[in-house]
Amino acid sequence: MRRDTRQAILQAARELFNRHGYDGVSVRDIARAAGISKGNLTYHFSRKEDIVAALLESDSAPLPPAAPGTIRELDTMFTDMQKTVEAQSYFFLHHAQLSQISETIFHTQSRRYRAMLAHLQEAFCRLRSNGFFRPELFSGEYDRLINGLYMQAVYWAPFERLQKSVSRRPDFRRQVWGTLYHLLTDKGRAELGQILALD
Amino acid sequence: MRRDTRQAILQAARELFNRHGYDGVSVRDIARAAGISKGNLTYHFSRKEDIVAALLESDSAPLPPAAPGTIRELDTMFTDMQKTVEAQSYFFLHHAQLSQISETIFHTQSRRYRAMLAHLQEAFCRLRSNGFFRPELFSGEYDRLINGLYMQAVYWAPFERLQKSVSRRPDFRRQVWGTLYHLLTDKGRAELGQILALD
DNA sequence: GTCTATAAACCGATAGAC
DNA sequence: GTCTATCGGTTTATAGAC
Repeated sequence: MRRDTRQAILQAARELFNRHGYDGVSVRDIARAAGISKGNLTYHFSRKEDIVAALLESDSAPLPPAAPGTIRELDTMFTDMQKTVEAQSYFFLHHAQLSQISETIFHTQSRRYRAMLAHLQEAFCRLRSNGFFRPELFSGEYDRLINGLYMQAVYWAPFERLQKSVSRRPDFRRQVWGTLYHLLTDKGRAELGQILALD
Repeated sequence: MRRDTRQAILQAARELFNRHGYDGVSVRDIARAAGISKGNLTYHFSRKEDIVAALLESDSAPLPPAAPGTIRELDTMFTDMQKTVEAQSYFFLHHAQLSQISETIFHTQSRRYRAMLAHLQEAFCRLRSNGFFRPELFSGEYDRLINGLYMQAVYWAPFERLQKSVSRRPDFRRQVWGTLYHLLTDKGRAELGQILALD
């Protein structure tokens, strides 16, 4: 009857994997959260790893065709990255765990990571030629920066949790723009000032 | 007879946890790696979480009393941070997993993290007043930077693994100095040039 | 201190009724 | 499609011999 049983399973699995990781969640847990029996879940996904594989497939949306070319577009992209990482933290935070399940999963992670890096590289290339960011001080400077950016996007949330007893409330956008500020041209700084003043 | 059974257990546990994480290692695995029976291990640590708690205690050495004040000392500190993270990756990489075991473990992590951050803050304060790094462009600029530095120190190794199919060999020291370069004064750049030329 | 043996619970996967 | 029942294996933790 319910054609959406499969979707209910995937949604329940995503939420549980996000919170407890692949090993921390049993097939029984997923069935209970989806409101179905374990036998029924097995009917849809015969093996546990089939669940996470289907989850990866449904969550691997292609990146937008054009990389950001303005400060505002880059700011939006940071927000989107942050949302994606939090909504699919099973994928980003537990990637060491996932890659040990199967080789296919590791390659999916690796492919997604390289696509994101290429996207960011194109973005900063455009932003430089549009006069928002200054030229490189040395060859590969922006590549270093992009590596650091990606790590902050992925690991900021758990890092934030680790320092939660610190009084000052951390914020991803402030963090990442704080590390980028020195690279902005006067034109870039003016536009960023406008954006940050709005919220 | 053997007074070092406890140490053998901790060492075996550290290595296995580093490789497979807390959930990925059973008490039987640890006993086998330590060359003793499971019952004997239970005699020394009645519960599995007691093992990781004892491991945390034995690995939580206090930081050196004085923070780095020269470029060379900072470079050495980066190398040491990297070594510590790799030797105790069970602690750094699986902290989300560990903090769900017990509240005590989470607080140990949080305390260690804050101690490291304070150490880095003192270091960059000294390095600025010694004329190796430029003053802040805005209040909190170096705090942002230190957050990013810490994340790179912790997550660089698994990140490196994720991009292993990329041709260029990544390197933590180059990565971190690449992100710091623009903050160095001429004096700082001269000293860094000397250090990097040596190896 | 170290061991073997085992209890009690949970795991993923399967079989078969409806 | 959905369910209950169960198999074979593994887990942590305990009991007791030496």
